[in-house]
Amino acid sequence: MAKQEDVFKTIVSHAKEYGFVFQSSEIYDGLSAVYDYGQMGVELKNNIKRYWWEAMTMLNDNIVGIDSAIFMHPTIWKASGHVDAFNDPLIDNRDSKKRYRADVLIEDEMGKMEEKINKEVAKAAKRFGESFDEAMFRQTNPRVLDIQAKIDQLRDRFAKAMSENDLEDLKQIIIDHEIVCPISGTRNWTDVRQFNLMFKTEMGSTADGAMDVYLRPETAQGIFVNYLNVQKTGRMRIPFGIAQIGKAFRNEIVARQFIFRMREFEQMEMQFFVRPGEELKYFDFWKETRMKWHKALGMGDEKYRYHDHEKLAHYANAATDIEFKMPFGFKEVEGIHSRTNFDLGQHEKFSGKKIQYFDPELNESYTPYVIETSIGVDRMFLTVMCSCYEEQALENGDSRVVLHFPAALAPVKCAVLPLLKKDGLPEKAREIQHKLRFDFTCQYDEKDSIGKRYRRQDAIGTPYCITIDHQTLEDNTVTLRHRDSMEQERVDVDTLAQRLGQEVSLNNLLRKLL
RNA sequence: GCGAAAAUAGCUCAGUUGGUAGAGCACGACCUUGCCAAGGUCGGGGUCGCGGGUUCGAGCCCCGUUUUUCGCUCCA
Repeated sequence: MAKQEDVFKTIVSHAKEYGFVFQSSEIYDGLSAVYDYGQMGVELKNNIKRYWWEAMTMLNDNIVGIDSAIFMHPTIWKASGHVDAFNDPLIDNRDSKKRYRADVLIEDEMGKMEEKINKEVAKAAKRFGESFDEAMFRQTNPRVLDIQAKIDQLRDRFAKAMSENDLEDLKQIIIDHEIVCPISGTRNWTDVRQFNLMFKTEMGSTADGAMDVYLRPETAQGIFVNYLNVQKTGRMRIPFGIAQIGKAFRNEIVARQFIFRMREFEQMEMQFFVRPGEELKYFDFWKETRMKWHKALGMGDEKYRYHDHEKLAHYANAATDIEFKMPFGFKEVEGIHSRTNFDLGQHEKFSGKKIQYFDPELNESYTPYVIETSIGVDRMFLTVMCSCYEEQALENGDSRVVLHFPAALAPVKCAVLPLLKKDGLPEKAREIQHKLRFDFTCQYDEKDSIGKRYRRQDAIGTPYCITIDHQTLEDNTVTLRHRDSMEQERVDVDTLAQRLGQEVSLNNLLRKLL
């Protein structure tokens, strides 16, 4: 395991060294859990997105794409449950290092105080032969009355602090009532903090009373609120899907493991709308279809597995993850959820608009059920980096670092290299490069020895190197060097573009999906 | 968020009891070579993460802070 973590570190520094991923704001000491994609990274990421987008929208008659805004009406997040679900005041005990919900601690304390009263009252009831309620009603024991007064006071203060979101007073309550950690038994508390997973900002001039808006924590809601628009204008018939790629933002308490968990990240989501009762059939269909998409990349079938959820979210009636074997263990890359009609139903309720589909075959209207496939672009990027990275020992005792990207995903498809920096070879190489650049991302390099240049291309995963030598000037052929095998072959310049086109085309991947 | 460790050139690191900031690789120019990280000459590049403090003097000692890593914790 320690060894695998070293591998991960090596991959992270390789990613930086060759312009795949940089830390955000690095010259200002960086910004925690935010990363930028560099000149190589953006190409790889775009290719991953294109593979997904075309697999969804081009290979399926009944899936169309949209691109919704990051800002949305704040009520959407009330409807989706995001506002309420993540508003808990949290407090840590420094000794036990356990985290608690501050409101729960205080409620427990009130419960304990009530128990004390109940004990006293029960004792009195027994002594006077009364029922518990009678004893409670007639209670004059000053000790009991004192506790009761304290409870009432605490309840008021607690309710006020909660409604006013007064985190300082919540902590003060815990201090005043000498509430201890159930584990360590100490009162060594941190401040109370509120963790709302959503980033909040203001829209409009503050003078006019600005509206609180959130950066979306998922792209899904942008699809749900556009369901009617797309269904009507696209004359979509159920079952059909809407796909979207876009940024989402979550204010994670702990964000780590490089680009695996970031505060700003990108999702590729497809919501598939189906007839009620048919959702599990389509859940199984998409579970299988999505796994096929991953495996078509040829990075090793054994690196993938399903993880079925046993505990389901409030909106789901089936859920599974596709996990990928990262150097730090199997991790979720994609989630497939049967979301029922929860989201559309909530938006009907909160917007007051009818979000229904008239099914001509059934001759009835219903709120469609939804199967969601949701994949993290950045996590997908990481799986590709991790599974393609190899430090390879060569026969001659040397070693090289190769990124074995599927050719269609490679940031640079080919490098054009004059064997010598003289005798007209650079000019001929430029000529060839200018022809290829219309169809392929293409690098030109004449610096250093040819071997060194091959290694440089290996390190960024370029599948093909084209070397121009003296023979090229005579018979118009070049050396085509293959990244993985390091083998070379002689190819006519006129057939080069066609040949490369076959090898690096995204269609090679897409065809495997049908 | 808690705890621990780390931060010196693009990268990997050295830097003595506190006394003028270094190496290898990489990078740039030129020469030489010519199909898998060759050689030579010259050159550019560092307010030692940042802010305080102690000291005649701090890369080194002390405090704070930021970032990263690891372990907890958290993760519709």
